[in-house]
Amino acid sequence: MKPPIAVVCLMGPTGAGKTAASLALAGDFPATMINADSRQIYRDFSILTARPTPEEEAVCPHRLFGFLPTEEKLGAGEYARLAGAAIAEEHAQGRVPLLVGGTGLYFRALLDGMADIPPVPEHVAAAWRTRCDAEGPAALHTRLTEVDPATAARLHPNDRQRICRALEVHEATGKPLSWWHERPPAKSPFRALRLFLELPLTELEPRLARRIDLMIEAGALDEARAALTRCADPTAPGWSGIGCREVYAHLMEDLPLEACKALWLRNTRAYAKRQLTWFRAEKNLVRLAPDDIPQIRALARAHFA
RNA sequence: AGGGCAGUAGCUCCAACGGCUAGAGCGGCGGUCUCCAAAACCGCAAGUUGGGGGUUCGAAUCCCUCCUGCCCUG
Repeated sequence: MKPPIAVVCLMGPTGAGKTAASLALAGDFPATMINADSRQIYRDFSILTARPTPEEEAVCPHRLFGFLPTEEKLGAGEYARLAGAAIAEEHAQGRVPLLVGGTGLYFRALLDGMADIPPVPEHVAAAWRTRCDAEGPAALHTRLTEVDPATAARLHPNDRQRICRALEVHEATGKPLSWWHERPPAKSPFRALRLFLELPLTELEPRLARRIDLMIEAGALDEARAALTRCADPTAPGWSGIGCREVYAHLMEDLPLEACKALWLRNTRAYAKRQLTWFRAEKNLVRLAPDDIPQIRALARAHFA
C-alpha cells in the first residue's frame, strides 16, 4: 500500500478568484495545476469558461485544461480516472498537484470515490432518454420502483435525469443502482487539503458582471464564432456552458447583446448560488477569503511539508 | 384638446357569465445531488388587482372620478 499523495484543492464559486490564488501558490512549490472544472476542459471555449490565459498557463504545467472537443462530454467517473492518473504522474516526477476548480461532483468523484459502476453503452442511455421523452418521467419512475425500489424511493418522479441513469445502470449491469451504491468506494489514494474560497453572493455579483464585460473585450464573441465552425450544434455538451449558450443565442438567434449579457449574468449568478449551496454542506473544508493569500500559502506549505 | 386601449407578484402575463383561499412562467430565497453537474430536480415566500368612491349578499371583473402609460384624430 503506497502512502497517500498530498494534494491541495482550491474550490469555490465561479468568479471568486481561484485561478489568481492558485498562481500565488505556484511560486512556492514545483506545482502542477490540475483542472477540476467541468467547463474548462473544453478546447474551443477558453475565454468563455474563464480558463487561465496562455500567460498564466506558462507559469507552471497545467493539465486537463482545454483538451475536449465540443461534441464530447466527460462524466465525473471518467474525470476522476484522468485526474487521478495525472496526479500520480506529476507526483512521480516530484511535482506538487494543485487541484483548481468549481465542480463539486468532480472533486467528490476524485477525492471520495464513486461506486465502481462500469460505463453504460451510449445506445442504452439514449434509448431510456428517448423513452422518457415519449412516456414521461413519472412512468419510468413507476418502472424503476419495480427493479430498484430503494433508488426510486429517493428520486422525485420528475427527476428524469437520475431516473434514466438508474434504469440504464440496471439494464447495462444487471444490478440495481442501489446495489452498486451499497458497496463502499475504494479508499482515497489522496491526502487532500480542501481550501474553499468563499465570497457571498452580494460580493460575487458585481464581479461576475464585470467579468462578462472583460470576457467580451477579450474576444468572447469571436471565440464563439470560431467554435461554431467546428461544432454548430447548440445542444452539444460544450455549448451548454453558461456564457456559451447565451452568446450562441446572440449570434444565431438575434438575441440583442444587452439581453444576452443580462441573461448571462443571471445564469452565472444562479450557478454561483448552487455552488455555494453544494459546498455549504461539504465537510472537511477550510473556508477562507479568496484574497487571504498569506493564509492560503501557509496552509498549503504546512500540508505539503 | 377629443376619442380609444391598457394598468394584476420584482418582470412577462392568465383568471367565461360578477362567485371557492387571485394563478402560471421567469426571477428571488432555501434545499437535494454517488457519472449530462456551468446539468437536473424539489420546497418556500411574494399581490391594498394604479388611487378613491359607488352598485351588489359578493367586484380584478360593472358604474363614477382621479393618476399614469401607449395609440389614433386634430
